[in-house]
This record gives sequence, C-alpha cells and structure tokens, in this order.
Amino acid sequence: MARVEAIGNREREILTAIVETFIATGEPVGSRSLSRANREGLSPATIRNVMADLSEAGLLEQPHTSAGRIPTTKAYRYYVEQLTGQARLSPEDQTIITDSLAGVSDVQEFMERTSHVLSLISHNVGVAVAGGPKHALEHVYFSRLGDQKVLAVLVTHSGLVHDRILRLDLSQIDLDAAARYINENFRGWTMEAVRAEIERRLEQERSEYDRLMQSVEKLYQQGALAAEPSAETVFVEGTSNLVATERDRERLREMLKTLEEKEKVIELLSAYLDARQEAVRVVIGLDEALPSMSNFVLIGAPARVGGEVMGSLAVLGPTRIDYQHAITAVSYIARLFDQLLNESE
Amino acid sequence: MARVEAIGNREREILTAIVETFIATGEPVGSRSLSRANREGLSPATIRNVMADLSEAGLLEQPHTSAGRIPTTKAYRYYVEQLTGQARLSPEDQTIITDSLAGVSDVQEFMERTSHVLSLISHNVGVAVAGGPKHALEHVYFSRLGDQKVLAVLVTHSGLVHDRILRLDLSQIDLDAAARYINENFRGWTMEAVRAEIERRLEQERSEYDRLMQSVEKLYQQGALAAEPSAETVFVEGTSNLVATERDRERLREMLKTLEEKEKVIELLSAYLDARQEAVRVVIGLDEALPSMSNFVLIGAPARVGGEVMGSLAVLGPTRIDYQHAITAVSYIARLFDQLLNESE
DNA sequence: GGAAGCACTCTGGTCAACGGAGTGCCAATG
DNA sequence: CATTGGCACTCCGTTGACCAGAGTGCTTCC
Repeated sequence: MARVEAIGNREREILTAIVETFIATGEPVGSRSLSRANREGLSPATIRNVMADLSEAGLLEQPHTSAGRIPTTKAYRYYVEQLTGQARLSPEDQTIITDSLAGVSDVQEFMERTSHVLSLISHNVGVAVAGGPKHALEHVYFSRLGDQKVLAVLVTHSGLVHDRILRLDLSQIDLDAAARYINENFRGWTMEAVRAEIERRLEQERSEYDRLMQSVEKLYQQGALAAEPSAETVFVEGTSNLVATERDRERLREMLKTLEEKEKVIELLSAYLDARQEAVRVVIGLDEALPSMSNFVLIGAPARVGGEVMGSLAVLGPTRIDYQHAITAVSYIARLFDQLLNESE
Repeated sequence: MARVEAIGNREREILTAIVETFIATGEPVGSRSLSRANREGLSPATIRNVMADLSEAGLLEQPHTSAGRIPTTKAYRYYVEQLTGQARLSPEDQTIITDSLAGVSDVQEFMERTSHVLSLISHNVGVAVAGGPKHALEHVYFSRLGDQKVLAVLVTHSGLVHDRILRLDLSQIDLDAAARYINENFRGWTMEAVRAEIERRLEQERSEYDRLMQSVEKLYQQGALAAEPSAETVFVEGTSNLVATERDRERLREMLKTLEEKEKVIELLSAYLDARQEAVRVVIGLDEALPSMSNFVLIGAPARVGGEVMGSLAVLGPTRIDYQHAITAVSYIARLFDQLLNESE
C-alpha cells in the first residue's frame, strides 16, 4: 500500500483541490469537472490516473463505480495538516465576535455567547463548556434566608460563582464564623483539596469539637462545598444548522439527542481537548467518542486565563466543513478569552 | 354557516373519533376506515354525510378532493374542550417525574429538570422558564474579589439567586455598608421598585452626598441591581423529537432556530400563560406569536409557590399531540412544584 | 509520463400507467 | 326520513421504463 509520505507535488495539489471542491459543493468530484476548474489544464485522463493512486492510498473513495470521488477521513486529516494556519479572520467576523462578547465579565456569560457566536459564523454547531475540573477557592459566603434555609455562595479564583440553597438551621453569626474559618484557612486551595482537608480535620478533632467546627460540619454535610462551582456548564447552540447538513432523518434525530445530553458533550470535549495543548485541535471522525456523530468533526481549543484552563470551546460540524474558517474563528475567540478576562485581574 | 353549538351527538362522536385516529395515525382519515373501526358499525356513506356537515362547519378539511379529512384547529379546540380532564397520570410517568425531580431545592434546577422530564414523557419539546417579571428582594451581598472586581449576589424572596461580577474599586467596608443600607431599606421590595427608589434618592440627595451614597451610586451604576435576578432562564429540551414530527426540512430548521432564541420562547410563554390562570392552558395554533410554529400547540401552566408565580412550564408539540397525556403531565408537575418548594418554607 | 479515445456503468429525472383510497351523488330501503 | 348501497370520478403515490449526463478504466498513441 502506498505510504502517505510518498505523495508527490502533483498528487498533493489534486488532493487539496478535490477536498476543497467537495467541501464547497458536497458532490462527489469527478476528473472532468476538476480538469475544467484547474487552471493548469491537466487533462481528465491524467487526473484520473492520479485519482486512482490516491484511492489506492486510502485517501479517496467512491460512493459507487462511475461516481466521482469523495475524500476519506484520512484525506481530511492530511488536508488539515497542510493548512498554513496563517489565515486571518475576516473583519466582518471579527466585529461580529467582538460585538457579541463586548462587556462580558464572567466565564459563564462568555461561554454562552461564545457558543452562540461560533454557531453563527461557522454555520454549524457551537459548543462551549465553562468550568474545568480544578478551581481554586476564592471565598465562600453563607447567608441565612429564612428558617431552615441557608444560601451558600462559592466563588473561585477564576471568577466562577456557584450558589446553592441548603436546608439547615444556623444563626447568621455561626454562618459568618464558619465562612471566616473556611476563607482564612483555604483560600487558594482547589475545591477537592478543601474538601479533603476539612474531612480530615473533622475526623481528627472530633473529640474537641467546638461550636465553630460543628457549624462547619453541618454545612459540609449539607453539601455547601460539594458542588463544584458551576461544575461544567454546557452551552450548545446552532443545532438548527444540522438540518441542512445531515440528510438522513434518523441520524439527525440521533445527533440532536446526543447534543441534548450534556454529559455526552462534556465527555467529548474533555476526551479530545487536552489542557496542555496550546492551539486549536482538529479531530476528524468522532466515531469512537460519539457513535452518532461519526463523520463529524470537532474543532476546538481550551479556554485559558493566564495559564489556568477555564473551559473549552469548539465548533462541531460535518467533515465537509470550512476548516480554515472554523480554526481561525476558534483560535481568535480563545485568544480573546484570555485577553478579556485577564485584563481585569 | 353552521354554529358549533348545532353539533349533535352523532356528529360529536364522529368528530372525536376522527381527531383521535388522526392523532394516532397522522394520516387523513376516510369514511371507510372509520366505519370499520367504529364499533357501532355505521356505514361509510352515513359517515360521509356527517363528514360533509363537519367540513361545512369548518371543523374538517381535506388536503385535496379524494383524500380523507383532517381536523382543523377549530376541531382541536373543540376536542380539547370536550376532554373530561379527569384522567390520571400513569404510575410509570409519575415515578419518572418524581424520580427526576427528587431532591431539587431551587427553582432553576427544578425548571431544568422539568423541561427534560416533560420532553421525555410527552415525546415532544419540553419548555420551562424560571423567573417571572417581579421578584421581591431578599437581600444583596457584595464582596471584593481582587482589585477592580466585586462580586454582587442578589437573592430574592422566592429563592432565586443571581450573581454578577462588577468592575469597580471599593473597599470591603464600603461594600458592606452599601449592602447593609440596601438590605435594611429595601427588603421585600420588587427589584423594579428598588431601582426606582434608589434612583430617586440619588437624585434627591445629590447635594449632601456622603460616602455611603457614593458607594451605592457606584454599585448601582455598575449594574449591581440591574439584572433581574436570573431574569428568565429558559430551558428547552427534546428538540430531537421535532425531527419525527415535522417532515418539511425547511420548517424544521425554522423551528429549531426559533427555539434556540430564548427571547422568542419567553415571549411565547408570557404571551399565553397568564399569571392569573389557574389550570393548564392549551393554545392551539401558535401562528401569530411564532409564525414558524404555526400548526403547533402549547400546553402549559404557570409554576407557583404559594400564590407567587415563579416561572412556567409547557409542552410544545404538533397539533396532533396526545392532549390528554400532555395536559395531565403538565398539571401534575405544576402541582408538584408548589408542593416541593413550599414544604421547605 | 501525459493525452486522447472508447466502451461501459451508475445515477437522477421524467413520463406514463396503475392500483388504492376516498369522495359526491343518487336511488333504494326499513 | 334517516340510512344505506352502488357507481362514476378524482387524486395521490408507486412502479417501471427510458434517457441524458457524468464518471470510470483501460488501451493506445505521442
């Protein structure tokens, strides 16, 4: 079998031409039409020969004999590698993005709008999740609401806020004391670490419980620190674009259903978007993570503030997506994210 | 034109039979098949006569001559009026609902799960919005996060919590003073009233500004009280069910798009769900509110705790929806809402 | 190695024919 | 007089045949 490395210049040109016209038209592309479009005027026959080679190399396939060729996922991967990555986002898109994101101050809102604007300019599904696994505690705050009800607010260093209502009965004075205790002791810790340490201390000092530790225990047991601050909020938008993309109704249903399940989406993003990765990642063929979305593509990046990962954003679309455009859009927004939320620190 | 009141017994029976079989099959129903299904064994010819009358009364229509009849929206309205409303929800559905809603403590979460469970058991789109126009202030809380950043938390009497991050520079002491001022003066007021009054006072006392009022003004101008506490959070789920319902692709796209626009959904619900209404309301034909969803149906109810409206929930589906089922489900959840959130007061 | 020619294949669209389901109307009937 | 049976007619959806278009593979020629 021919190795991909064996691809020569002409082959590569023809391959990219095929990929691009297929992305543009959605129809299998044949040798004749390609030769007509191609400025250098290669004859259809020549192109056919090259195509045959590319087919053998597993880069092209035919829906049936006597149809044109369509790129395989392998071809898309190859194509994406070839992209220079140096394209700039069009000014129109830039203004759409900056307008949409103007004035956002917290991560949640940023992500919500991001998913929207991504779907808008990519004409595909925009996805964003806020909240990664680790967050440093900025502080907590407890407030007595009525009898038996206490509002707990958790703020992370990164600006995520999470509130929940607990059902327990403590005076505001006790609540304040507990909050002070937690804030003074654990500020800057990750939530996991905080929970672990509190558990340890409760265990250890069980004998010499004072009023304070009793309050802390009650609060802890009611889950005051349990929920990860907005543990992964998912925003999915632009699903209506799938209608144009997917012609098979049953598959369309499947996909919509999948995208409604937030856990699935989180799983998908976290499976492919690595915290360490720097730039935009393009994953072609989501079969193994989301069977219903085989022959789909994820173009995503982690969203960072400073070094810390605060979430991720991505475009989800069919393999015949405008890669260059989606990539630049995602990377543009990812950079913007850092800028917008960093400047205010 | 024949008045609806003129409908006799036989006519009514046949009409409901037509509506029900059309709901079940989705195909236009003809006289022959109806006579076969009908236990009393009326001949097709008789039924045809009745059908002709019903058509003239504007209750049935034909896609074309020589097709069966399908009910008009008028017929659906008539049909729904006829429903006894005394059906009980099946035990399976009841357990699905109670399981899904077990342990929720705040309105947001309740609504999120409600939209999901509604879509689940109705096999259509479940919609829920949390937050109505008016909320009484329980209290506010401000906390300095870092330089230039302040966390503002707004809690309403009804338990809704809204947080936002402001960009301004005040000491924690000033913030506390401002919070105390607002809490002591405005507790129990609606947010609109609070804003109006604060504006008035700022205006009035402009001459004799003290430090406190300066802080309040800064906070106010940064929008500390601006956002309605979670001003209407919208949850829409089950859109994948639309794929089976709507065969026209373009219309399907339109509908998905509409449902993605939260303002539209809010508009829809608030247009039809009246705070004063007691029970479930069925709106047949959403043409004027949402052109893209003509020949759709809204089955919804306000969600109350005690007397106060905290949001609303609804099922959205095609005219050929299982009315009885959807109605009982919605009313069941609406009742549950009151119970669950009331018991904790 | 590239170009041209040729025979062959497969799809998608159009058209006519047809069976099925339904209707309206009229005459017969209990 | 309300029902019913019968009959002629209409319209839809499906099927099969057919054809033009686009593409391929292979062989031959430069």
